[in-house]
Amino acid sequence: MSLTLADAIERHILALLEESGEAALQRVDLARHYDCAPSQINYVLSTRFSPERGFVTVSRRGGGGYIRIVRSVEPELPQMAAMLRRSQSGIAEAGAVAIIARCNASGWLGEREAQILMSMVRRDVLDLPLPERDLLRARLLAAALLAVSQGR
Amino acid sequence: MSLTLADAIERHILALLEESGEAALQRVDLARHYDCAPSQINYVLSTRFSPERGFVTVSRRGGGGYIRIVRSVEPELPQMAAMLRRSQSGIAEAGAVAIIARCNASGWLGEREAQILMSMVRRDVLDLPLPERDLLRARLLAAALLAVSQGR
DNA sequence: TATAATAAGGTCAGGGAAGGTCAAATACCC
DNA sequence: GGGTATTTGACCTTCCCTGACCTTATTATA
Repeated sequence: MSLTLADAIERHILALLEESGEAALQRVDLARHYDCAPSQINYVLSTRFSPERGFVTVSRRGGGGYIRIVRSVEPELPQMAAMLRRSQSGIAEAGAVAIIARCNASGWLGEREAQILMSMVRRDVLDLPLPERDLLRARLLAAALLAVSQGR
Repeated sequence: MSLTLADAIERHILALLEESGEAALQRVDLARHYDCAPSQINYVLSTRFSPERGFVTVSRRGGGGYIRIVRSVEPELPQMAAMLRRSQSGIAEAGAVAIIARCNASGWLGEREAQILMSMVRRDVLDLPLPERDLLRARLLAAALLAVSQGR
């Protein structure tokens, strides 16, 4: 309902990715197809196909330019957990959300699991003064990722 | 008999829910229809369609924004979450483990989800002095259960 | 071989379109 | 009269979309 232009373009690109594992496109063509400004394509790419969401995009300008989008390689869970545990300054909420989303995108975490974790690392849930809060968040996330990686 | 505006809007939304199992609306439209301030809709949502009352609402801002209301699949979970949040003394590790196990047994939490939560509420992960540790554990568990109840 | 023209894609600020929050005012009910 | 419930309005945050301007690559031309 009330599909926005951005949503439509997102689906378009996702469909291309399903088909062949990669989406190759010309920015102007896609923009013309949806009758919008070319920069709209960039908006969709940066909001929906960011590295945090598990995508990598490469492009070239000039004559014969193009944009290519592929899914990025899965992160290694135990390594991420180890990194989090070593981190001296912990991790901010935005960073945690990015990691969780990333793990979800690559199949390590289910939709529900990701949803649960996101709700738990929130600022207002942890509710501690700042050096400790980020540290705690890192410990929590590390524990969760470790549990996931061992649970199979 | 005094049917307040809030009551009327509540019935309106309930009727939508009866019809199709979900109420999807635009806040401004509904407000215009009842000739009231848009924030009145939020008032109705927070007083009559809260998680404790067994409803889940999701919304999006910006162009193409919307509000969607559905009945919660597990009305018990928000109750437990509310209980935990109200608890003045928090919850000990053993208590949390018991709750998680029970949720797992009743099918509200999957095996993996239970494992993850257990690993997160551990004493050595939370690592805080004692009044705060139990309080934090309660907040974490409450957040998790609420997230589950809003599962998608 | 420089240089100019052309053909891409990139960036960023800004306007508009939603919904969210909160405190103050008002109305209702003992 | 006091307490609770309702209602509003001012202000905020998020999301979408565009247009002006910039950078880079290729191609044509002097």
